[in-house]
Amino acid sequence: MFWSQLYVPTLRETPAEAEVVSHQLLLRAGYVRQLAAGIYSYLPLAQRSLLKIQQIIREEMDAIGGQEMLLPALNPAEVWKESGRWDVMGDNMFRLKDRFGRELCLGMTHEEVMTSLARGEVRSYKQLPQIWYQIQTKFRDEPRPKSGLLRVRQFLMKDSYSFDLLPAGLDVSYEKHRVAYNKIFERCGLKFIAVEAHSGAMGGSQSHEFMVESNAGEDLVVVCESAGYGANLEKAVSRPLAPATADDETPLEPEEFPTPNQKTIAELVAFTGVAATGLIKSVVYVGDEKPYLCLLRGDHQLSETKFSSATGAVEVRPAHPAEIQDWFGAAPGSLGPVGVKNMPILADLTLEGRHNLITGANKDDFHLRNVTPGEDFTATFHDLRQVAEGDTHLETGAPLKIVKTVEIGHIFKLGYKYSESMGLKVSDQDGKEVTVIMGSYGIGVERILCAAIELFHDENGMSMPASIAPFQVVITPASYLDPAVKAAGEQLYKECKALGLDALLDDRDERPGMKFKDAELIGIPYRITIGKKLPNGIVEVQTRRGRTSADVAISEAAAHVAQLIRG
RNA sequence: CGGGGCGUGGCUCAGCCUGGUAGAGCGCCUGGUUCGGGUCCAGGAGGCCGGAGGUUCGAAUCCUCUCGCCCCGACCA
Repeated sequence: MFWSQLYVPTLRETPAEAEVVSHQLLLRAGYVRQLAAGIYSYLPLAQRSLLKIQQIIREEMDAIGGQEMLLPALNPAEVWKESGRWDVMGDNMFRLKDRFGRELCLGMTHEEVMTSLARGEVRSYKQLPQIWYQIQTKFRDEPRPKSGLLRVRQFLMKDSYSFDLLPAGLDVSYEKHRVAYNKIFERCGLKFIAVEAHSGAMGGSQSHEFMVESNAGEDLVVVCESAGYGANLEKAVSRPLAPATADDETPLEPEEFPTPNQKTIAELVAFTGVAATGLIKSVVYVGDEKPYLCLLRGDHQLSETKFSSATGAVEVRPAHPAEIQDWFGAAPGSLGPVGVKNMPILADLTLEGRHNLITGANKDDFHLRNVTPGEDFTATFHDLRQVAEGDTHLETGAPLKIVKTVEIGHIFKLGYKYSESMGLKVSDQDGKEVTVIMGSYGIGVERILCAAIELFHDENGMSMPASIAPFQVVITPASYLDPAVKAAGEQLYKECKALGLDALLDDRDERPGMKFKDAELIGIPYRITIGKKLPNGIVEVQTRRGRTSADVAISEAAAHVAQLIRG
């Protein structure tokens, strides 16, 4: 490709609306333009990069026996009603009606359509297992699109679905995907981690997320490198910090004391002089419209996900202040478990075996001291708390890190959720009908591009991995007016193409400085500069990442770059 | 949906408070100049100031409504 024939509208200044680096650079480097909130047009550079990402995904999916299909993005309501997700998806689903008033939606994922397809086709266990996939546009009416291409309303997803006769088969399909995903993200040049995840509204038993560490990310992940542990914060477990001071274990009766206007844990710590670890935090949550009192150590936070698992509740929310007043006769800030009879009390495991703690008295502006779980109130103990900074690995005690990440892939063991509700069955060896077991597996295509930019950039622009850069090498004749330099550039371009390199020749009549700036901004991993040393048969090969360069004989230059790309 | 910010040429922004002929830099076009890190000089094109309504002799500027975008929160298979 000749640069003069490529539409690359680079911007000298960063557009005002862009906050995160990948968004700023995608705009500045002329990769994308915004049409509306969370809706983007992909210009030639982005499209080239995205096609390369998709090709890598295809190759690795095909390698595990995946079969590419393309399902409709426009879906009838019926299949979504069958699975129950027509209602579950709520406002996140784009809905429309056809001219006859029939309800339709734009697909936000394709479990329903895939299951519907499979139940019409697959009859026998002999046809299993199957792995079906597509790379397709998904639509989600995000409440708040943000961060450029990281959270959008229309995006490309590789989604695949496995169909197996038996759970052991699902394990195999899941493992195949896990391996394939590792290969895909490695080939895309990313640094990533695979972590245990919560399955959320997808349903199912086991799931892993593939995450790239980035400040632009929205997901918090707990990792322990030495123990090889990684989990989404909502799912992670840890060994907590020990209480700041040992409990006084003498048997004492609860004792009320005034705490005027002391509502938060921080205020109580300052007021009483007792460390947060000596307090019981009381949080009232509503699960499926039933109230629960949740108790945590003062320095801990409730994990809604764990609350949901402990209670089995699907719909979870904090109680409203008015409800709390009703149930406790006191306002939040003075709540506690002693004497509570009208709802289940769930206590975090860290409170088991503790003595003489401080908690609310269920009377405004009063707290109780000398409250001992198991003696002064009874509760069931569960893991309810979110992992906190400073916690250590549950088994090894090694330090844990909490990092911000971008999710680029997610794999789920769905189990029978969709096959059951939608009636996907096959005959087994004995001629009996058996419900098929499924998995589903997604990759956010644009997020790979964003993650690569977030991971690899400097003050001069992007520094794309060679495998997914829009071009692998740019040939930059310092002056296109010098006939010898021009001829050498065109010759070198041909040599690069002959070696199979995806090359770009900067044939523009621009000053060298401008060409260098542009090439670095758009992130081409290698640049061959033809200039001053051409009379000696020498050109310069620059590596974008780190901006190191080497003089190379012009006859060797193409091969040299090919060598660098192969690693 | 709650809170905050911003809409003025393609981009970055000034002008608004205190109403009176719409500005700068970059980019774009023409000519010249220069040619290894976003050259320099001269000339030029391009904006009904997001939209609607109101106040006023007169509105980018004041008032009301509305639309859009960004950020924080809620939310997030």
